Amino acid sequence: MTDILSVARLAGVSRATAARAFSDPEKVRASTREKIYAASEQLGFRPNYVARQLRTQSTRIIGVMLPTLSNPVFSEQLQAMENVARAAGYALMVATTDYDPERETAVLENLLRQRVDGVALTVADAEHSPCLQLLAQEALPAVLVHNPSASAHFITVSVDNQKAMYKATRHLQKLGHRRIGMVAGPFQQSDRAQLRYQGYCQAMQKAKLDALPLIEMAHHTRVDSERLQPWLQGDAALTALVCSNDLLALSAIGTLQRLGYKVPKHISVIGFDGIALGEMVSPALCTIVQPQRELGIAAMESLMGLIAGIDITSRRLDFSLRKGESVARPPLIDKLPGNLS
Amino acid sequence: MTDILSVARLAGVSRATAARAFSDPEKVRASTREKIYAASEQLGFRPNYVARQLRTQSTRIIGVMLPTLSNPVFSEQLQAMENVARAAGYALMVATTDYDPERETAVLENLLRQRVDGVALTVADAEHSPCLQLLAQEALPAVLVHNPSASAHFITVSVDNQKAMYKATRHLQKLGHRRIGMVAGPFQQSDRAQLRYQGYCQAMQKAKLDALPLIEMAHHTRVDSERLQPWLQGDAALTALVCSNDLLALSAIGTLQRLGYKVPKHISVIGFDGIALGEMVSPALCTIVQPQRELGIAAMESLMGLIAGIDITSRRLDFSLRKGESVARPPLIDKLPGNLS
DNA sequence: TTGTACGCGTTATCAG
DNA sequence: CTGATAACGCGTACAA
Repeated sequence: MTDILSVARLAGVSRATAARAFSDPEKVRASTREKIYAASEQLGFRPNYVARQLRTQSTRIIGVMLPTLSNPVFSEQLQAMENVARAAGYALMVATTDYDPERETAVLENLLRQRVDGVALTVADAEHSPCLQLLAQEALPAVLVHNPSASAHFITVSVDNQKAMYKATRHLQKLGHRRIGMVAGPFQQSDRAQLRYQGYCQAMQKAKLDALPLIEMAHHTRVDSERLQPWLQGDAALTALVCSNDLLALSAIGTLQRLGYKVPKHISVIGFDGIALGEMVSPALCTIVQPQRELGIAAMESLMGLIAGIDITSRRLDFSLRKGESVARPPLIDKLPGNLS
Repeated sequence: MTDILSVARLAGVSRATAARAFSDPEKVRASTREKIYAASEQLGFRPNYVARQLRTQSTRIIGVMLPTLSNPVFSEQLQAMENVARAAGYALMVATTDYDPERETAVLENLLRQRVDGVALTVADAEHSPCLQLLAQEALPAVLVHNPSASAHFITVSVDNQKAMYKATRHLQKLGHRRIGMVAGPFQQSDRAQLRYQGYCQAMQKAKLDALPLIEMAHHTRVDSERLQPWLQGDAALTALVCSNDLLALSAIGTLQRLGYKVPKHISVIGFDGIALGEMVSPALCTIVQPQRELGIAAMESLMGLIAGIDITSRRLDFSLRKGESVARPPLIDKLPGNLS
């Protein structure tokens, strides 16, 4: 591939002038600029960003680290981030971790070696993440997405997971549900799942109900029929399920229907995230809606602010409860508990 | 950030030796190697990939260009690609185009400037893609994913879209359906949608039935109720719908149910892609299953082969029909047409 | 406005 | 086994 020197020669100018024509066009007379562009065209010259990056000590690349792209929450967020990054002239380097702390550090290390200008990342568990300790030692602009801002060192963009799940659970209680269970994926792995469980517990306590142990699935996004069934039988059968994410909730609804339960007639199901698909299926999923695209946009804008040296603070975005069609009053005449506000 | 020269100085060796200790450890005596590692540790040295890239003329970065990440088909594929790339020591630079040809060329141009070692891309329409013309002029290793290999210049990894949709439509016909419609997103944009429509037409013709005009939606993944309704009424009301992708199919099912139609009792729906969610919902989606992860894996492996200089040919992967629960015999006593094999 | 000259951090080629 | 040195392609003081 031709380099800028050949272009300069063909245009009959010095290397410096040719370089300027690309990096700082104002600084060169229009007529010579045209000659340079023509020569460049003719030779099929294309600026070498690697060389530029080395010289300017800035890559205009942003590193993005995510648990997985198989969950629409993250791929939507990535899509939003990509849009604003590209519009601002940044490229994205993307890597996934599958909630594995070791992979998190490996990925981050790689991003650092690539000399990305900043990173936007979602870690499995911000409290015990070796990767964040690594990051804390570096001066690299960074924004955590989704993770609670427990570690006050980092800029975070998130919603209040605990409060959101509290609200979801209260919603069920107000409809008369008393035996409400929560299902989640591998629990210890995700700090968000933990916060959501706390929100659930808090709501149960508020209503003077027993917070049940978490119904833990092997997979983050799929319900195992066998693990669910015990909770559906007998006197203490659940009348409602809160799920730690929408994919789990949709999977739960499908599983329940296949087991012969009608949703929401026999059992109510509520999700968390607000993925687009939840609205399209029937029954439409009742869920906590996180502003996924806004999260991505806000994260990218904060990050670009940091890179520009602007003072940035953590942001907490609003969530909402979408009613959908997967929730109704409990089936049996379940006398309302005294203590509902 | 410290560079390798400082490490060398601290270790009391030359820059060359220090560099060797990292790139080719065998070539340096164990004792001095240890001194170098110690110095490196102490200074917090981290290899600068940008400099390495400039020197070696190889970035070990692969560019990935996709229409969107909002469709699980692409995000799953990306996830698979990321896994194999990372395992092989490649990083991924990702950009989306939203089916816009101009954005396609802009994105590709940027990837070229970044000097990626290869690209894996899915374009909206391979036949009329300025971006592919651009690519054809470069010597860059490239693999097209999903796109038909019409342009024989390129290595392609795909399934036979036409044949797949033919099979889906025949499946409906064999169950007794005669009035079958096909719904798709913005049609001209996607070469795959066009091939799928051809498959549908071919199947209708084979059964001596009228191929109906495409029912075109404004969005690639969402059904507009108003555009659908005219096809559901009167004597010629459709008894089955084939959809150009799964999101559209799920959306169609939701819409139909909300309009009071039962799926599959009143109307059958069949999708295309085989996204995971299709299996989880109820009724489970009947669909053509593309091996999404395999597509991603095969594409990446082919690309890495190309980069390594190995001879690679296009690959066509197998699809299958998943029966699901969203398809049944047509509701009315619809006399079977004579001509079903 | 244009040209000269240096450096960004590595790796590769040669000698020693 | 180790060291000196020249690239890689570009941006930018500084001088003209």
